[in-house]
Amino acid sequence: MNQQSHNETEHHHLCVSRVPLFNHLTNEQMEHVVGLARNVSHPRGETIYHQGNQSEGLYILHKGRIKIYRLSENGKEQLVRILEPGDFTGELSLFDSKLHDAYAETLEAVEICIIERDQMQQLLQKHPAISLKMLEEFSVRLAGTEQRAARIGMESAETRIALYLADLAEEQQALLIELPMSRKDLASHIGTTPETISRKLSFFEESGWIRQSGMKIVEILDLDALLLL
Amino acid sequence: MNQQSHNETEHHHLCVSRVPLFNHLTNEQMEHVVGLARNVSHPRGETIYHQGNQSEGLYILHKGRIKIYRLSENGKEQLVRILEPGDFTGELSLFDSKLHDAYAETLEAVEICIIERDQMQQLLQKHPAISLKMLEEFSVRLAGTEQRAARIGMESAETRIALYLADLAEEQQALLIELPMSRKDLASHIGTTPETISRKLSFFEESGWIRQSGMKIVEILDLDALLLL
DNA sequence: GTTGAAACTTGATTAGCATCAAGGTGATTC
DNA sequence: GAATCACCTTGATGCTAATCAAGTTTCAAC
Repeated sequence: MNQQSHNETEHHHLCVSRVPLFNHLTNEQMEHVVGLARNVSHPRGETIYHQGNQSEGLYILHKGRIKIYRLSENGKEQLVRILEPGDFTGELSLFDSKLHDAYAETLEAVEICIIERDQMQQLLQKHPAISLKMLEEFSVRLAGTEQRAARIGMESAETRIALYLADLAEEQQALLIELPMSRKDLASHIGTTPETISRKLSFFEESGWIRQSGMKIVEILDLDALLLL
Repeated sequence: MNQQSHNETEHHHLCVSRVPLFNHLTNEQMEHVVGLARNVSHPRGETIYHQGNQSEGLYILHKGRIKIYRLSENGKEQLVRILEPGDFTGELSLFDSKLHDAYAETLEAVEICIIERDQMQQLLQKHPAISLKMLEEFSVRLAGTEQRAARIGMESAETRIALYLADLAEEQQALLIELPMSRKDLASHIGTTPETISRKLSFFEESGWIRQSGMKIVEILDLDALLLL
């Protein structure tokens, strides 16, 4: 499964030079980090780690996309987030339990680097700037997750879907947006079902607030209407 | 509102020496941190900061309890967490937007210390150990929030309440547990209403799985039954 | 202690949405 | 390019839990 590719050394560099966590370091420091990283590729649709697994360390993505999801007590899947190139994961088990608290599955063929727990801990000790970057990343993620929890708990499915579209528009700085995931994944992310997403999007379209093209493209025609649901 | 009490210098020490974030420092280092902290007290039922406010820095609680809550888009309140002595808050605005993304309201008379944003940033630069502690705290909190979001989205209200009781039992290492908040706050925390909490707890009691004494005390009689909802 | 205001409980009603089911569309694989 | 599979849409039904309302208990302040 894990196709090690130690021959392609240049890939190691991408994991460091392209990634916000490290790209502020001096060349010398980057070289050191590069030396610690182990390169791994995975084909599409593969599970990189399982909930409950021992963590291998910090996973840094530099090509492809990965979805992180949890299994709830009764076995239902919830999508936590999607990693884009430059993002990292596995951080919780760096500090906390050593055990992964979620699943990571590739959405496309991916290339990642892994830095082992102990070595990452040393890096954080030596380079406070890395810690600060990571704290920043955590604080953004925490704020986002808290907001998501609040929305799932307090808003109707309809409103959640509308707000999700609005968020995407803001993120992509456009009114013609591309949904980054399937209905199924989106449903599990915002706490509803694929059927409800389908219906509500149809309803938004009938109301003249959006226009759907294909399955992933949505054009927002009346953002205000969506926001006052 | 902010009753400054610069005369009670000994309180500053408690904010540092008692708090996990700092209690691993040498005496000398602690003295330095103490010098940066500003002491503030608030009576019960007061709002320490508002969503959207400029952040004053990091707030460290050393006496009393504080609830952190958000207001969702349509104005409903969701309780994010409750701070106990030794906990800190305001950290998101340290790194992210400088603006608070939640409200902080005292549940009892509290005493807190505030360390300003810039000085806290310097501390984190100088003492990687503090950063690591904070990263650890963040990772625990992030995992907890993700789990909460997943539960609210995927489990029934009944299951959520049962799981909450189980979590409390684990946390308090006892089957005779004390609910740390009102029905209203609990409801907003787990994404339901006070009425539903009332009904479900009654149902659990009728089923012989718990026993309620007063409004805050719950004795768990059959944990397994609760967990297989 | 008394009083007033929250907080809580219980009941009746209803709306929103999950679920189940079946048919259609699109995409990946050989 | 055909076949297969997963994904998506639309419909019918039922249930969970929100809402509204009225009565009760608890708590806090004076």
